[in-house]
Amino acid sequence: MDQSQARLLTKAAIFDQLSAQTLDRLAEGATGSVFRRGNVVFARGGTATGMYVVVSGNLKLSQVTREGVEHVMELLQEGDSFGEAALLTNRLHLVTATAVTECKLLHIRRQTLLAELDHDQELARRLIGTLSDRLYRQTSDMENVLLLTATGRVARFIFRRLKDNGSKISRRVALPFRKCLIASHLNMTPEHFSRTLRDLTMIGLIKVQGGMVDIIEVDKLRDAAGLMRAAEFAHAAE
Amino acid sequence: MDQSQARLLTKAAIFDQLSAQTLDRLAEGATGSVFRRGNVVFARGGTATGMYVVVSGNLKLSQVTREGVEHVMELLQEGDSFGEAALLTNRLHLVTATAVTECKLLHIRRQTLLAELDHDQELARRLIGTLSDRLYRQTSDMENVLLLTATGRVARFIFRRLKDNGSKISRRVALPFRKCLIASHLNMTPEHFSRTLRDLTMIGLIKVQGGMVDIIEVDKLRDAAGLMRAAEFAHAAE
DNA sequence: TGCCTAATTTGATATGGATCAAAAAGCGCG
DNA sequence: CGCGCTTTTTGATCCATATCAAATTAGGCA
Repeated sequence: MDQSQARLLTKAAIFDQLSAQTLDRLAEGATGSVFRRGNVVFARGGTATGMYVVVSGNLKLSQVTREGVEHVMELLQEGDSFGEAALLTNRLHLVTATAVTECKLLHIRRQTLLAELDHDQELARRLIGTLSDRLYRQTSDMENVLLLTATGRVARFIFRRLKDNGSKISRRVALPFRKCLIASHLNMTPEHFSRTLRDLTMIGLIKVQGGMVDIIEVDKLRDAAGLMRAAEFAHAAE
Repeated sequence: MDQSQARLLTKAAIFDQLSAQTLDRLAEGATGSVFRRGNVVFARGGTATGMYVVVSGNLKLSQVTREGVEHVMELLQEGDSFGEAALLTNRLHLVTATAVTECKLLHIRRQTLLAELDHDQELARRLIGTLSDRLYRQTSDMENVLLLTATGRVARFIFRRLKDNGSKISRRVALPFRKCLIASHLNMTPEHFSRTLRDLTMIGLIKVQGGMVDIIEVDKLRDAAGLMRAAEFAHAAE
């Protein structure tokens, strides 16, 4: 069982390509578990007991106001990891993690991770890299929410998917989550998201069929996303 | 010179209490410099050459849309450090760092930091801690912007200042930056910020004199800030 | 000390996006 | 393959906050 868990760990970028010994030791302190749609993995305000790796399925990290308005901070897929920040600062969870489809997770206990961190320099470097990445990405998310209009956020979301897929050929991307989740993540209502998609279709930038989006005018979409051209700002488009 | 620089480094939480040797080696790869109000330390899109420690003065980290709208992501004071994320992910700066008052900075070269990271386990741990902290705080900022109304954001801003000062006695806090900078950081126009401050004054929660704010009704202010009580959620109020 | 410019406040108006209500489309499942 | 629940779309209205314009106040410095 540990054997296979060690292999599962490498799904996450953070643990990929670490030494077999390190992986084994981490796997020993890891527990696999399954959550069904709607199950809460941890809740805002709870103590952080460890970090998680998504083996399969989708989850959301979200916050809810006292009035009951929910905002999806992050949408997670296979290979993502989460829960590190609260773990390492030894503070309470700021977000609630909920399964949005059935999903399998690995939980790595706080102690296991901290101990291993002292053993393995490379793991420390990896963790530093992961945290920096997340910070960088979150800054970029912040930028989206604050500086772009709703249309821009939607356009950018679609555009990013196109790049992530590495599909230089295909101009079709799949929306990886239910639309209302994406809407919340983009800080807008489902209604507004729907209308925005319709508007982008009407001006001929995209075509939508269910959860599939065909990009008709890549350049114009990039424009709508407010992204600078490669020449201006090579990497930052992310 | 290096001697004094090593001492200056300890201003930053991230370097505080490290071994003298580590500090000396870091100081060797560090350069002090002075910026006048309005000077740009680094610009969005630029390559990250190292990280910075604020020895004195104030700076802002901001982003600007193509239309020229600026948003202040972060306001920095003595003892803060910045520039780590882009440095460690080896990507381009997402934000522009600008001096808002005359300020003294220490710049630690990329190579120096990376090399020292391999030497000193404790530094690695510290860096992990700092990054996690920043991530945690940024999540909290995100929450402010997304979940709170303008009044709530202002109330929370004032409330945080009160706690940071550790002033259990005094109910007076100083706004540490120009109001228009704070407004932008809270994602609102200067006009709206001004009106909000006036509204909070009118309902008797605070009193404003220039850059000074007296808090009249602490509990009601906390309420307006949308913060949960200690019993409900101890640490997360931050 | 008083001038000049930058910062803040006040007032009037405009708007992006939210909200509420209801119809239409998907979809799991017996 | 059709029933019932969930998700998405469409339509009508409303509100928080932005924008524009102008008056007032504060600060740096000659």
